Amino acid sequence: MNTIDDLFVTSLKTKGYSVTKPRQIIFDLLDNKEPQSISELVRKSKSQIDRASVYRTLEVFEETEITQRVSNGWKYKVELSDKFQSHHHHLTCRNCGIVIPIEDDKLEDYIENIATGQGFKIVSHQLEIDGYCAKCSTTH
Amino acid sequence: MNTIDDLFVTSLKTKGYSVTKPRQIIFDLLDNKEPQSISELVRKSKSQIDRASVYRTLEVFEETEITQRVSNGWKYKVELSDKFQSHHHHLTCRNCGIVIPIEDDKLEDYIENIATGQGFKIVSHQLEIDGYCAKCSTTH
DNA sequence: GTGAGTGCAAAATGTTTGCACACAT
DNA sequence: ATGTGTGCAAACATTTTGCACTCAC
Repeated sequence: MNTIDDLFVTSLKTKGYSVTKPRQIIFDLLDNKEPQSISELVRKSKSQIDRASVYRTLEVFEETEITQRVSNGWKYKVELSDKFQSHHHHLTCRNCGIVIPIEDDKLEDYIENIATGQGFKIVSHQLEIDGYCAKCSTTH
Repeated sequence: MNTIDDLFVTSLKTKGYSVTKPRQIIFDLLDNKEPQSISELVRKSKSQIDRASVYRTLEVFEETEITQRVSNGWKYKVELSDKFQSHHHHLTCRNCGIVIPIEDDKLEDYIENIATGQGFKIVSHQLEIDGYCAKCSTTH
């Protein structure tokens, strides 16, 4: 068992949840992938998992901080949390939908400083940017 | 007619939309208020406007950049766009719920630069921070 | 063995669409 | 006058819930 799976199992167990087949399947669908919508996950697991269980699984994943939600236009998507991949934000193209992850330590520090300057202690933050990617911006 | 209403009318007309009663009502519901969910707007206007028209109105408002969407926890809400109030982000306290607006030009520039560095053209961006405010952070 | 987790079916909620009528320009 | 915008009703999509059965521990 590698570190990632280990972390997955530990995250569930320390909060008293069991490791089940549906939970593993959903986790695998999310591992190393772009943020996905719930309906995408429902569709991909349709033959193996009931819709309701997908919703219930994601609820558990959020509580155990296995996943986090990401804004995407009017909807949101789900991805593995910062425990499983390094902290980042996204640029989303309004035209072709491509998602470009961005990682920038200086930005993180800057955000942190703004908050501490107000005596505010950050638990989490989310930055979502949308517009047009290099390819699509020529036509918009 | 004051400047705000003027801007509202102009925003619609320049894109070829008419100013109608339902659109004015929804606009008034949003003016000078905290971000609201669609269902709140539907409920508040129930006696005067059909659900479908609320959705259609918000679609038009978005296209004409009268409103913008704000993620609020895991849901979305609608507020008047930066044309009607100065661009800002929020620090939200998980304990007492206080919302501290933040405005920081250097931050905005920094975000802009990250995007342009990737050839990305920003249409909008959203930064939501949550944690504990100065008062509440002593107890957490 | 036992309680947590699941599938299934149905309900509740949220969003979109077609169409005939009403209203803004 | 005319074409956009609206209400209404129905379709469609998404999310939640109750219940009996199953599986992880």
